[in-house]
Amino acid sequence: MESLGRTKDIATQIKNPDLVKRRHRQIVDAAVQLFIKQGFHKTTTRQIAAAAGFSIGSLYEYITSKEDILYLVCDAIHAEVESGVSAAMTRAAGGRNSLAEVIREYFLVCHQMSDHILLIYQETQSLPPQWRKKVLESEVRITGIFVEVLAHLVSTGDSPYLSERTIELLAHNISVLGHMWTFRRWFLARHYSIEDYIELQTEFLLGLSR
Amino acid sequence: MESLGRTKDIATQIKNPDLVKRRHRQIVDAAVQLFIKQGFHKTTTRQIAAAAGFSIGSLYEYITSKEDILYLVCDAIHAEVESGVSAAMTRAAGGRNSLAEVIREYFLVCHQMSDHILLIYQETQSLPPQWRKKVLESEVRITGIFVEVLAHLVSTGDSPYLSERTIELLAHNISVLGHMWTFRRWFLARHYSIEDYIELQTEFLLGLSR
DNA sequence: ATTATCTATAGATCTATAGATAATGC
DNA sequence: ATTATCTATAGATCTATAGATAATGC
Repeated sequence: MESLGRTKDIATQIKNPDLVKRRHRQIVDAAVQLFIKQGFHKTTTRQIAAAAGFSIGSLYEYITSKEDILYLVCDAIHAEVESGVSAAMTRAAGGRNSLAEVIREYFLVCHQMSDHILLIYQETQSLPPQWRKKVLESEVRITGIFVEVLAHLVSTGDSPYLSERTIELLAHNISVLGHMWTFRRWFLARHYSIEDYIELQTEFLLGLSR
Repeated sequence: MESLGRTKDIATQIKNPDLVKRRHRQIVDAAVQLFIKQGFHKTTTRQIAAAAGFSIGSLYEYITSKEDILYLVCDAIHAEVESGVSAAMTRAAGGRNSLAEVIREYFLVCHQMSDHILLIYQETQSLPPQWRKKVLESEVRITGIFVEVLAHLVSTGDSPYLSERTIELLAHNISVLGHMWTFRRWFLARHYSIEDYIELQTEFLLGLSR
């Protein structure tokens, strides 16, 4: 996973902003792996510092609490999902099959980032309120992309009329059925390949919109 | 929430099985509240003992590790969901609308047990492997109820033919869209009441099966 | 005698910081 | 001089158990 950490709002003692950005990226890259393997609470700040390649003292120059690290990690994961889906959307924009294409790309992103998405489901509640809020907003922003695609289809007549609330809910369903592959994969992968899964769920999701 | 703890497999020093059952129930009832409020890791065994009404020493006569408590809690939650859905199924059995009825009852159970279901999503990975496996099996068992309902509809001709794998996936979708109400409620409840949600999702889920 | 419960604490961490040291730029 | 990094540790927990005490039944 490429780390697209949009370093922001995290208090630090260090003056050089580029250095902060670089170190934050190191912290995220180290912490993601450890959190996936051990969970947030069982991972120690020392382990993170060691994996990132500097001392515990230095670590605390770039963050003020362990929860800061969790926020950096969640934010980086959402940034990557969002950029993947946005790219897919501009590529697919317009075509009659754009919905199916966007779903496909999104599900593939979920497939590749299974562990990361699972981590967000598990640890979001460990964030302090103000950051939990930001992480949940990212979730809404990603869902918003699907709202746009659906609204466009309806406006061009490529899909029959759907009310705003139906579109909204459908967009949430797309989001969550992508996530479902990550948190039920231990079961689903016994019966379906990711390609099977995409095909069946697309059929299902397109039921209402055509 | 009534605690239907099916006390089992937890090693204990105490001889009297009824006492063990009663104490386990006390432990579960105390721990559920604390875990929901603070999360598993931030809750201490002392808090659980105090809330259950006995000492930390006694607590450890009835369990061998803190993870035992988490397992008892997850198991009790699944037992309650399962019994709710089973009841709904026998009640609705047969009728042409049985699927809609079962979905409705299930979604209402999810609505009532939002916090509990959320807890399972967050903490299942904190369980030792053998118990995580049991908790995941409960998830499959609950999904299996929906498989039965769907298979029955197809067999009586009340629904057009659906392949076994389509039925299986549909059943998972029902499970997860119920859960979605719990983990996106912070957003969804702004736009939809639980009744709106049930109505729209039922329409959506019945798309393929009629 | 046996079973259940309690108090007190061993032993093991873990986060976060203070203060010392090294590196960089004027 | 200023900025970045490191070592060492304060201070605060937390799980799990050992050993003492109370309650129950023969």
